[in-house]
Amino acid sequence: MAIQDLNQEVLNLVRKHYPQIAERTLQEDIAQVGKVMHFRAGEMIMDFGSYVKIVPLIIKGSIKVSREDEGGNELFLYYLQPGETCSMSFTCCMMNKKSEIRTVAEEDTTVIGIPTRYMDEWMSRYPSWKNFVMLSYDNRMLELIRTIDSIAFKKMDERLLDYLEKKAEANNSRTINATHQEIAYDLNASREAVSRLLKQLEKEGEVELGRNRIELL
Amino acid sequence: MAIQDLNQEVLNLVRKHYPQIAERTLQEDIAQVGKVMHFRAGEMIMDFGSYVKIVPLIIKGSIKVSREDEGGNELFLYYLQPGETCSMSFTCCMMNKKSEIRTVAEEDTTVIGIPTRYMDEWMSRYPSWKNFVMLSYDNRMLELIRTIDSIAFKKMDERLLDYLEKKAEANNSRTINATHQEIAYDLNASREAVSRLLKQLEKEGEVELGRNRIELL
DNA sequence: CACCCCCTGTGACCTTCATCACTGCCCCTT
DNA sequence: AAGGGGCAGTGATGAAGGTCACAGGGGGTG
Repeated sequence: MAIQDLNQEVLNLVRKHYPQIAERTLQEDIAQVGKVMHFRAGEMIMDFGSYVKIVPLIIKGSIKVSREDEGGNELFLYYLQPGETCSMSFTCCMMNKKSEIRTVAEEDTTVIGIPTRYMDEWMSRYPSWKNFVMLSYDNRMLELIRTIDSIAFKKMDERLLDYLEKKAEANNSRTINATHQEIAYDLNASREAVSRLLKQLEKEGEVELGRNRIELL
Repeated sequence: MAIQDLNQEVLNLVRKHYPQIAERTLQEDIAQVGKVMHFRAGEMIMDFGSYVKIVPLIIKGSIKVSREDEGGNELFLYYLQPGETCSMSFTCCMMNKKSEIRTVAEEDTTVIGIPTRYMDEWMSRYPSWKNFVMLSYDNRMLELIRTIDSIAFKKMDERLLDYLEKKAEANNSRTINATHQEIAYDLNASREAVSRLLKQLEKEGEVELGRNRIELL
């Protein structure tokens, strides 16, 4: 595929999925330096502790963002969807810091990867890029606060239901394919607790359970 | 006090406490529109659900930032110290949204209040303002993630110690003046649990307890 | 001084959830 | 068809921490 074709592809994707990126010259800059990248469902995009080299503009699919502490405890934070980007990338790259989070493709996912060195310049030059970045930060902060609410104030049954709803939304399907153990990791809970709570939800008619499968009703 | 004197006061404060705000014209802009504001220890600066009208540059003292959910559950998030600002303000104001947090003066506190309408323009015009804002966001995100770590992965005794350390730092004193009930609110715990854990810490020689007073050893 | 309010200490009990141990079953492989 | 590995269900037990009840003490106020 020739360079011009690739540029045109990126240009079209940006125009279609990021209408808020308004300046034509910015769109063209993105088409110049952005690369279309594909990740398979389950593929790790960036691990905790690694250095950030690109900022992803998500085009298709969804990305799961998790936190892991030194002891190996894991906790799901939020999903990134098409039209969104990873705020953690911005200053991670601006300051050349290690990532504090882990990102994994939830479905087969397509992103436009932008080398981090352009971020700063575009912030000053393009108002719509500045707004985009600021809005991203704000949305992520809000999402983190919602996560805190959930952990601090809610009990496991409610957290589990919230989690299932979000996962269903991220996968565009009321059927969730996951083992109880995987869910337990994401909620930082025990597998047995998740099993029991799911059973309870099934009795209440909220879900239907199968092997590797949860149906939201 | 004449206008010129006030401007000069703000100018001096900015230069002294915010060396990273480098552009002389930006310093002067801040001096033009910024107002020195004082808050007494314990005074509420902004409540949950109110609209944000100013962005505060903290000069002296410290500000406690908390979250409260619909049910009235409360949770301490972090302290803002001199040289810092409230990231939540930026887009709250840019989008005219209600505040998601509550801020209370921890000590007697002085800030420079900047009307929110200047934020956006300065972001584009002054690189050091843009960097300042981005760094603030990044620091706050990190602080929120640390808070999540704490709630999700740690037990109450460790959270309590962390809390006491932060409170001591915010007050520049190893002696903390607070009731067990107040601490319990901040940790979203019960007063009895806090009392028992403090007693335990006293037995271990970590603290010394008095009425309305905790001495960190 | 006497009173009273607020703060602290402590026991008893309960809920939530982690942990351990084991069973059974689905489904894949050989 | 037989075996086996991964997944789900379930009981027993215990730790952390919430809730309730109440006792005691310090310090300010009338």
